[in-house]
Amino acid sequence: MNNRLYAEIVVDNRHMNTDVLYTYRVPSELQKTINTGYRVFVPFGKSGKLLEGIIINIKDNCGVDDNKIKEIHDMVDNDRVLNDCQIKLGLWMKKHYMSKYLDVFRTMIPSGVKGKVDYNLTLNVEIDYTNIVLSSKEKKIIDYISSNKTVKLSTLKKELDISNINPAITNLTNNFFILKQRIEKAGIKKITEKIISINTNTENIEDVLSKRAKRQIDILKYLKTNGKVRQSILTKDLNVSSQSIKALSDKGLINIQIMDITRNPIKEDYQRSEMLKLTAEQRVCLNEIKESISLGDSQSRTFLLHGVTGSGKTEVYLQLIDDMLKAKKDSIVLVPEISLTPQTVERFASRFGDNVAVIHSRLSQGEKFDEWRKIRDGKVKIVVGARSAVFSPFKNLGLIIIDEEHESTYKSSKDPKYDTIEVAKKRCELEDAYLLLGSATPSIETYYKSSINEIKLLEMRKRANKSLLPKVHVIDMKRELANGNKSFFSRKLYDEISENLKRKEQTIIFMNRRGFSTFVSCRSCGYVVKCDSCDISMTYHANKGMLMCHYCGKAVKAPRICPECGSKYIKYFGAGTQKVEESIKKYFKDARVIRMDNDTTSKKGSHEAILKKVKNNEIDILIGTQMITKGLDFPNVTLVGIIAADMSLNLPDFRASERTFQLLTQVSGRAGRGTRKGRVVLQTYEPEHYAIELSKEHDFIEFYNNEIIMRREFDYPPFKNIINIVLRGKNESIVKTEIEKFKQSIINNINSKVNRNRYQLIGPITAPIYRIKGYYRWQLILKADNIELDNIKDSIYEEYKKYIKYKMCSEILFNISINPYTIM
DNA sequence: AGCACGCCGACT
DNA sequence: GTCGGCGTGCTC
Repeated sequence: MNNRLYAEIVVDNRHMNTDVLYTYRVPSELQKTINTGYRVFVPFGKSGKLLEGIIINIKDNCGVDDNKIKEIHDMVDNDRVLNDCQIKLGLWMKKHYMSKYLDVFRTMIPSGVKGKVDYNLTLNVEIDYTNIVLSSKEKKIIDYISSNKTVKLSTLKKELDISNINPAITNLTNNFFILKQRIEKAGIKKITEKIISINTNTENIEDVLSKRAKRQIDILKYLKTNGKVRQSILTKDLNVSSQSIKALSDKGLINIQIMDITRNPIKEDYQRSEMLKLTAEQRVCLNEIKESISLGDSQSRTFLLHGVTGSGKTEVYLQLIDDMLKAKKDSIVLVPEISLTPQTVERFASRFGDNVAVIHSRLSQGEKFDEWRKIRDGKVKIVVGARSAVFSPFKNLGLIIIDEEHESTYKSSKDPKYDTIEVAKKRCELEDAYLLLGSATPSIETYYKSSINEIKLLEMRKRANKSLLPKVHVIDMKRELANGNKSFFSRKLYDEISENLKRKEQTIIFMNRRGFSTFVSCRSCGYVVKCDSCDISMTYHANKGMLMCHYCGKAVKAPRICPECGSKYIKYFGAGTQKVEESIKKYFKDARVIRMDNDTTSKKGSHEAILKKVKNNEIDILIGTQMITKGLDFPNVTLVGIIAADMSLNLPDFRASERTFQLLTQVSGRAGRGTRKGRVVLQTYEPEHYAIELSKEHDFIEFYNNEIIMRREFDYPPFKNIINIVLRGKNESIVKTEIEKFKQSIINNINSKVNRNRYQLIGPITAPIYRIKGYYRWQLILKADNIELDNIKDSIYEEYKKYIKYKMCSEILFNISINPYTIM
């Protein structure tokens, strides 16, 4: 008797109640081929409707009541979509980020690789419909089909909108009144092309063809000298039609092969670049990493390369990847989405050519699919990509590099809300690979880990081309106001811009828009209202005239006069890039000015076009937001002006200082990258704030030392984990009562597992962005150390599942995240 | 979520 | 009587 096989399957049904592995019997004809990571069609639910599923586990005992079990219907495709390591990683992610199986595995597979099962319905021509008795539902169905000839089952259901329609359809198909045929999945198509080759040894081509077949003779001659050719190239080169080719093929004089071709998003043929000579610092760092890797040191798998802007981190990456290639290992390079420009890709493609695949959100589905296949099938060894490229299905991974590791894009805001660094670390553990994080301004969490030797720290303090870091002038805008200057620009910045225009050097004006508007500050003394128990700026609620703390819920009345200096210039903040552009144009009439922000770059390619103009010196002054902070390397930019440097300092978020410091350091780094020394004019209302003062000195370490004290004091990461639970709904009183109930239920659950002083639960309080699209948002904030974190997460997830099950509540939506980048 | 089942009122 | 509306609970 042959053993029965069972498969545990994630079914494509994205609901909390179906977020379990379902067991199916493997039919005997599939037992040989089937494996984990394959997609299959399975009957699901009472109707036995076919759904897509992914096999997660295979076992030979069933473990479930055997007569409940159904059989796998069919395989979806011939290749695995997930390998074993990915499945392991996914299972870890599900637990770690409290997300659904389906969400986790779907993020690993390119979006084009999924589709719903559907059917074509037609009438049976052999039936005389006038003679049969039909129910009213059945009649409607028949009428609809007959007026449309063929109808997709899904469109029929949508168009007719008859409740409980399925029994009627089943009845009709069982009696062959209508015919049902499954549609092959209309997913991403592979592109194929015909490859033409010659199939005759004749010396004299003219002998085998009529003299009138001039085109055909041309083709054969061409093939004789060029060998195998793509049909598209052949028709273009010789200007012949496919008719001539067909004629030749009919005569048996040529062969036509169909070949799969893959789309290639790396359009340009880059000139090959050679390895650069390393500076002493680069060499030390590179060697240290290489040494750990060659020792197979599994204790220190993670490195932090902390190098100032322009210190040449990329060259270290390139040479490490080269080493990996020599060892026949694959490498993944992760870059923030906005830095994934053609210039970035070029740096890798010019060194490693065809070995590089690129993955980012602007690729078409087809391109993404093809890049993914290239990786899975081992056709490339290097991937350069945004966040999700961490899941690249390499089989022999050696190295993951995360550049600009402090960037917020590495935290996913969609389910699963994963942290790319954590996922990469886990993946390296599972696949015996190494992780390299790089940044000029590492995140506090990462740097802390290096201070306790969880991560190996490597430092580069000098710029690779020996240019100096720019000189930063901090301008106190309070004093400017006191001196009667009410404009955006300080005297100093105005003078420096004029100077730069005279010298024909370029200027970047950076407008810090992050954290616009909602905090209250005094323009006379710089005082910002903060919560005294959270050290977080309070948020202004215009409708109530109140200031609120979104960490603890405390509310105070908005002051009319500044409690610090008594001035009446206390109000909330606001300005925009257009305003800045207008006044620049007013003051500097002859300057060539361009603005780069969300408004001016929404069109595809406009981003590149603007940068090109700057590069070609067609622009004197570039005004921009966050967008211009990263990676721009223009040697003729010698001046950077920063308007409202402290705006992001006052976000209601414990990472506000960190973000501001990072931002200022990155922007300043744009100045003076060529031979001339750069200048930065940094305008602020809080010149004494440590994030401002220390960015002036380019002193990350001192900033860290300040910041880490605050983090410890107020129980923020890296000392405590934060779990943020946001409930939202259209009816605020329901949201309020439900979040209170939910709070009680998680407290009860947690306390049954964990000592109640091991965690801290704050709330319910309103979220900083209190209302989005008509949804009122309330939140709970839970702080816990690592020791009981897993237990606490389990409790929350259990209660969440229970809540969804029993409440049938479509009125309340949940959002749960672990250590989010921001709590808004 | 989807879907079927089952219990009720409305209507041929 | 039966058709269709909506509440309830399950899905390997």
